[in-house]
This record gives sequence, structure tokens and C-alpha cells, in this order.
Amino acid sequence: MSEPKTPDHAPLELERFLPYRLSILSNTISQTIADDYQKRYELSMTEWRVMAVLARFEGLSAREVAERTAMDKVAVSRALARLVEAGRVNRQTHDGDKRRSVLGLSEDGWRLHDEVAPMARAREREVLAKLDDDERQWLNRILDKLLGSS
Amino acid sequence: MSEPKTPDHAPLELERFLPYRLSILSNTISQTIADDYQKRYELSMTEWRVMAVLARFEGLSAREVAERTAMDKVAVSRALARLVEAGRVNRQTHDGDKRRSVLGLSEDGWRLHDEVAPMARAREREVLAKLDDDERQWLNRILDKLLGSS
DNA sequence: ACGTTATAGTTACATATGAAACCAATTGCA
DNA sequence: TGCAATTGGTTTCATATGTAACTATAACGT
Repeated sequence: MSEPKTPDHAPLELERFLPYRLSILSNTISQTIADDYQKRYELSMTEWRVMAVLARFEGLSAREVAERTAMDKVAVSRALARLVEAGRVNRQTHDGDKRRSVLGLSEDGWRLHDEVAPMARAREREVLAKLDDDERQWLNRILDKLLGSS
Repeated sequence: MSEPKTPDHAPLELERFLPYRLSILSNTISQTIADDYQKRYELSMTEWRVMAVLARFEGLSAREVAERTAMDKVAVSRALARLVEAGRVNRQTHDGDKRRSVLGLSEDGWRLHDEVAPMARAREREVLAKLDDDERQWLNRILDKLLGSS
């Protein structure tokens, strides 16, 4: 019979809100990994990501690195500047196209990669160890779906 | 019989690396939601998160907001400064403790909340629509586990 | 060939973020 | 009490990030 004086505002429950939960989880995990190498090697997360794709694909251009890392080209440009300066990445100019750079890890870059990659993998295993086999499979399947046509 | 000249560097495959996949997914989703309100209402993601918890819990202090949003206190302090300045949040001083603030949404804040919250929920639904019932249940269960004892 | 348009990458600027120093009020305890 | 340690919150500084403007080269259409 009575109108409520205060309307129902239906506030979001952040702790059950998927985007929020994903954000917390993702940040926690990425930060844990980054803590392993940031101060120790003076290597930022963006730099590490660039190194990781160059470890997999030699000779990429900066634009291709940007595509593969899902970073924007400015971020890649800056990360590369530091990596080249630090002698971790070699940069040459593409033969038939002077705009394009041809990138690859240097000896030092490979050494660093071979130290950091196992740490990153170990952290991933720590996370996955919280799940059982079923859950791990579902998680993969779910991520495939959600990442598919974002 | 022959030693390989180049050792096996076992590069990370980013596209199968859980932390990386989570990061991409989380950023994509959060950014899609933020795009709905950032320019339209001149509201940053951090400000929105603060508003969201204040919608659920009236009278929190800044520290409590920081806990609930998983943001650090500097970020909260700055978001609050802007929100108070914009008249979206009321800030009083706690009765028995002059250090502590007592926060809550203003009328304007509630109005804004009631516009943004449904948009955020709609985006969440869009994401979840890519999954079937089973997958949604597993996802919740998995997130509960992973977020449990991070 | 030549002007327009597109592409690779960098630079500049404005804003966001995090760590540490800082101030004020409160608590603990000798 | 009174003084050291703690806590809530802000400010400062150094760094990171995104957008837009810019430079240089290459591709395209006539």
C-alpha cells in the first residue's frame, strides 16, 4: 500500500561481479610474477612481454610485436627503446623497407629470458595447482570461448 | 650424436599462458564497460569502483573503501577528492575519530549510480551470454577457488 | 614520374599510477 | 600523564600510460 520513500537502487555487488573478479585475479597473478623479476632484473612487465614474443618469433617488426602482445605501438616502441639500450634486443632495419625494424633477442636477452621464463611458468603452475583436472580443462575451454570473439 | 649448437630456450607461449590470457580478457572486458561511461559522465574506472562500493555500504571510511575495492589508499584518496569535488560523494568526519572520514553517495551520486550500474550489468550479461549454463557454473566455482587464498 | 594516401615508428603532452614522505589524530604503555 | 608507535589520509615525486601529432618511407592511382 505504501510507496517506499527511498527507491531501490540495486547496487552492484562487486564481489560477485565477473569483470571485477577477473580484474582482481588477473592483477594479483600478473603482479606476483612481475615481483619475481622487476627489481631483480630491472625489467618491466611490458618489456618482459616483448621479450617473450621475440623469444618465440625471431625477426618480428615492432608492429607485429604490438599485435602479438596486445600492447599499443607506443608502449612497444618505448619498451623496445629500453631493451635495445640495455643490450637485450637487437634491432636492425628491414632490407626492402627502411621503415620496418627487424627484432630479435641478443645473447644477453636470451640469457635473461632463460632465467625469467621458468619463474613465470612456476607461478602459473602454482595458480593451476589450486584447481583439479576437471577445473583446469573447463577453465581453458571457457577462456577460449571468452577470448574468441571479444 | 651431435650436440645442438643452439640450446633449447623453451620460450613461453603467451597465447596459452594463463596469466597472459586472463590479463587480456580482464582488460578487454573492463575497458568495454569503462568506454560506456568514461567520456559520457567524466567518470574514471577507479571513481566508478569507489561509487559502487559506497552504493553498497554507506558510511565507509576511505581505508575501508580501499579494502573493498582492492585499490591502494592513494588511488582511493584521489578518486574521493574528485568525487567530492564533483558533488557525487558526501564526506563527513567521524564522530569519535577525527582522522576517519564517513563517506556516502550524494543525490547526484545516486542518480549517476542508477544510470551506470545497469550498463555495467548489461555488459556482464553480454560476456556471460557466450557461455552455456555449465560453463557459467564452472567459471564461478573456479574463480571462487582461485580468488580464495591468493 | 608525381602527388595522395597509408604505414612503421617516435616524440610530445597530458593524465594516471605507485612508493615514500608527510601531517594530524589516536592508541599503547611505561 | 607523556611520549613512542600506529593509523587515516594527503601530498610529493618519479615513472608509466594513452592520445594525438609528427617524421620518414613506401604504396597507390593517375
